[in-house]
Amino acid sequence: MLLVSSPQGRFSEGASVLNKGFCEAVEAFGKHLLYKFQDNYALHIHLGLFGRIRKKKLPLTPPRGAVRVRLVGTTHHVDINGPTICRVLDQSGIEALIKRIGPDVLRPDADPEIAFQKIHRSKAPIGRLIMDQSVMAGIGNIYRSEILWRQGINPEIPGNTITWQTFKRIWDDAANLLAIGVKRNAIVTVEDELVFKKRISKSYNIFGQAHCPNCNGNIRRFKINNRRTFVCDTCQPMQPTPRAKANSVESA
DNA sequence: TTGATTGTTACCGG
DNA sequence: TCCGGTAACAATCA
Repeated sequence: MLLVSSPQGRFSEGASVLNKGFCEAVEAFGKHLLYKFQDNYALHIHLGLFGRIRKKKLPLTPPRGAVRVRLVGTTHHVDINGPTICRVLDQSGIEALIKRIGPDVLRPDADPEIAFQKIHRSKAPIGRLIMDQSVMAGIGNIYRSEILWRQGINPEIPGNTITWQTFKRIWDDAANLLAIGVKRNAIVTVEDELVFKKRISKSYNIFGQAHCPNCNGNIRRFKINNRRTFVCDTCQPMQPTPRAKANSVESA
């Protein structure tokens, strides 16, 4: 596989060849992607809010938009548009990256205890903590509101009042939902949609909604981390009951 | 043309 | 040192 980059954001004759060799593996740590090449070098990609990866069959086609990187294989090529991070890391850079990211809910080697210890020591609201990628990795803004609603947990509850049992419900629900999201290439959090596996681009319970699907009460919207957050104060009380909602996802 | 947005980081003040 | 707020940046679409 040939790795070509275009720092100017325009893929043209000015593009430079960074590396020749086979991409041996692609690995994810939270929202960070590592395309691993020979000699322990990796292309580090973070798509941010707008980044996109497009895989196409050869022959090469003109780049669409501002292509930052093009990976060329024997049958396909991959264009990467608009990543927040786009750089080559050596082994020490890779280790530093992994070290600063919290346990990834999708990785079987992740240790949720590490995330819980950070949450347990923090006065910050749980809604902020579960989206802090250095605490735990994987949850984004939509999943934040959806998971906390599904588990009946108010996002404004301070981390240091969250019990291990409550935290574990968040962790397990996140792991289930994200795994389904990967499989279906869509953010799906509505229980019915999880059961009936029809093709769907998105399905939310309270994110962007006006009324709670459970109690039909008004959904309150506010900001955490300057990001939109949705909460049903009836179904997500500040004092969570041991099991406030029966929502749970069967392992897929 | 403007605004909004599935995200992250640097920087600054409390 | 920690925590929270703000700005900057990314690309695309309505």
